[in-house]
Formats: sequence, structure tokens, C-alpha cells
Amino acid sequence: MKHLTTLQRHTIASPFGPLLLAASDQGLAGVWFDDQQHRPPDATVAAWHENPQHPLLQQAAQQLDAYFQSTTDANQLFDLPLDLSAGTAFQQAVWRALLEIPTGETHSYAQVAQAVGRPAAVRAVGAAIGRNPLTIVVPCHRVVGSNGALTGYAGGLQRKTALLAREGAPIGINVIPEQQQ
Amino acid sequence: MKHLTTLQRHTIASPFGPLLLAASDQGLAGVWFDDQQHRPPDATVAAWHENPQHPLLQQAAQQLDAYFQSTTDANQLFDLPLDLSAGTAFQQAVWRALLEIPTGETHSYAQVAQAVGRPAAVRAVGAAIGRNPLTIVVPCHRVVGSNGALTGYAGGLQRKTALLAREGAPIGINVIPEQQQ
DNA sequence: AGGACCATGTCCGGAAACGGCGAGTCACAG
DNA sequence: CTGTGACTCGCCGTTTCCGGACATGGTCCT
Repeated sequence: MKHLTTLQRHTIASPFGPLLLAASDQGLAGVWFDDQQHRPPDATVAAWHENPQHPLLQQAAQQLDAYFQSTTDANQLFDLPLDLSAGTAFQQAVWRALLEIPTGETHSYAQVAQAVGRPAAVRAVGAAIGRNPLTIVVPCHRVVGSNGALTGYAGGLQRKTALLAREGAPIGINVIPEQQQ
Repeated sequence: MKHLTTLQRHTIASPFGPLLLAASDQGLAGVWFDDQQHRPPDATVAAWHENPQHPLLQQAAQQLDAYFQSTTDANQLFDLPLDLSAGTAFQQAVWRALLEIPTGETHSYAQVAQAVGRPAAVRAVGAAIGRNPLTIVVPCHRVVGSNGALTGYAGGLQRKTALLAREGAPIGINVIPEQQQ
């Protein structure tokens, strides 16, 4: 991931743990769980400007709250400008493809690979999805193995399962009991 | 059963219910009851070409009609080219062995196993007979347990009994009253 | 520039389960 | 003493299932 500079940041609470939000002047640039993988290093985050007043951050916080509270019907959430410029061209293509997956559905990594026009780049897609900087907002949790296995989630399989469950998506096989995270 | 492609099909009526006929360019490839076990899936059948005019299918239909109408004397019925290529080598051997059983007789699974040179492969013979793609034409209904029990029939024991009865074959023991099908 | 890493998917081979059985055993009637 | 019937167990080709071995393509690291 490219180095992100000059960001505004703010941390909010969520049912799944604290969320760190980050915004550039282009749009929302980051949503991370405190303890997730591929999070920007603390040193980097410390250099950003803590700013609870930032309009975009407030807006994002509000929409996330709405997402967490709506127990059932959840459509067309998240209407925000996004700044995906931190990713490579390929990664951005993948992330954008994720935005097309409707709530309550799951696609396979192969399907996503197909969607970005690189049918064989399946593992690369997996890698790209793993680096998704916008947890929840870019629904990387809606991608599962073609056999239905959850296979992975930067925030932990526990959270992936919970997110899918509350979206009403069909949850596939083998949610490995232990070894989550 | 291997995947059969590019077949011509036609469904005819019979005293035992509708029969689906299928022909390849090698010969008659299938005769199934609508509701029998081990029938090709509907999706597969749908891909075949409905063709009532096909000479072989017409011929088969005619010979089947003759079989159903001849109340008593029924010899050397069914003079048709058969396409058994859908089966494994073993299955084909078994099916060919069935063709040797004269009308009005029954053989045991053990006898058939003997006939194909695998005296011990008795259960395997049973399995192979169960997959017979050419009901009636390949007389799998003429095989009963060595103690005379009917034991099984993909089209239902009801039909097996009736077929044997009208062929004048000795019907063995225990035609289980209920549980026919 | 080269090589290792992966939130995958496919293919292949071995192992186990599954039958349209039959022979052998045992327990009970007649 | 025969004869039945319920049960167990070995039989063997097929099917299904499972685990391991790859190919794959972008990134990241050296």
C-alpha cells in the first residue's frame, strides 16, 4: 500500500470493536479495525490529524452506525466519496468490483476475478481483497471460496461470519470453530 | 453413467407408463420410465433433440408396442442396434449378458456374474444391472435373487412383477405386499 | 530483477462408503 | 430332524469424498 500522508482521522465505536476512520481531501480513505491485518502502522497513523469534526468522517460514522443498527433491511448503504488511490490499478479494480456485490449475496474469488477481466488471477484477487483499506464500506467480507468456505478475512473469520449473518447472506460450509481470526 | 450428448429423443406411452426413448447414431441408447431410478437428469434430457420421426426411434416404439400387445408367445423380440457405450466395460459386459436370458426365464445375479467371468462380483453385478439404460429391451427384470426373491428394480418391483408375469416366467417368493415401487 | 508469498481453484489419486447378492450360522418352530 | 427366517460377513465395481500437488498472477521484499 502506498504511503498515505496528510489524512484526517477519527476512531469510533462499533459492535465489532473500535473502528479507525481516515479521510483525505478526495474522500474516505480508510476504515480499519484496531486489531486487523494490513492496518497502517501506528507510527503512520500517529502522524495523521485527529479531527472528530471533519464532515466526511462524521458522515461516515453516521452511515456506519446506521449499518450496524439496521437489523434487517439494508440496501444502498454508504453514499460517500471514496479515495482508493492508495492501491495499485489492479487493486482498485478489484475493490470497485466488490462494491457491486449486493447486500445479502456472496460472490467467489473466481467471480471477482472474472469481473475485473482477469479470470486466472484468482489468487491475486485474494491478495488484493486482503488489502482492502475500507472494511465494511467496501464489502470484502462478501467474497468466499467457490466451494462456500469463508477462507479468510483481515478482521478475523469471526467478524466475517457475523457480518454475513446480519446481512442475511447464505453462510457456506466449515466455519472452522477454533482457529478463527 | 457417462454423459450422453447429441441424442435424439421421443416419449411414447406404454401400459406401464410413459417411456422415454433415446437414440444415438450408433443405435438405441436409452429407454427409461419417467419415474424410475438412475434416469438421466432432466437438464440433460432437455438438451437432446425431440424427434418423433427418427427411424430407429419409430422402429423401437413399434417393437415395444408389439412386446406389450403379444399376450403370450413372445420370442426374439427387439431386433435393434443398441448403443451401450455409456457404460463402463464391466457394465456393458453385464448388460450384454442380460440379452442372453430367454423370455420366460429368470437367472440369478450369481448366474450373471458367472456369465461375465467374475463369479464373485455378485453385488457389482447387481449395481450394474441397476444402471441398465435400456429398460425392457435389455431384460434386467429377468434377474432375481438366487432364492427367487425379486430383490429390486429401478422401475419399481411392481413393474418387475408385472413384466415377469406377462412373460410367463416363474415368479418367486415374497413379493413384498407393501413397499412395492 | 528475481523470488517468495497468498483470503484460490482445479485436477488427480487413494480411501472409504455403498449397493437390485449370496453363503453360512443360529434360533426356533413343525 | 428338516425347514424358515433373521442376521452377519465377505464379495467387488462404482461413486463419492478428501487431501495433496500444482498453475496462476499481482505485490512486496531483497
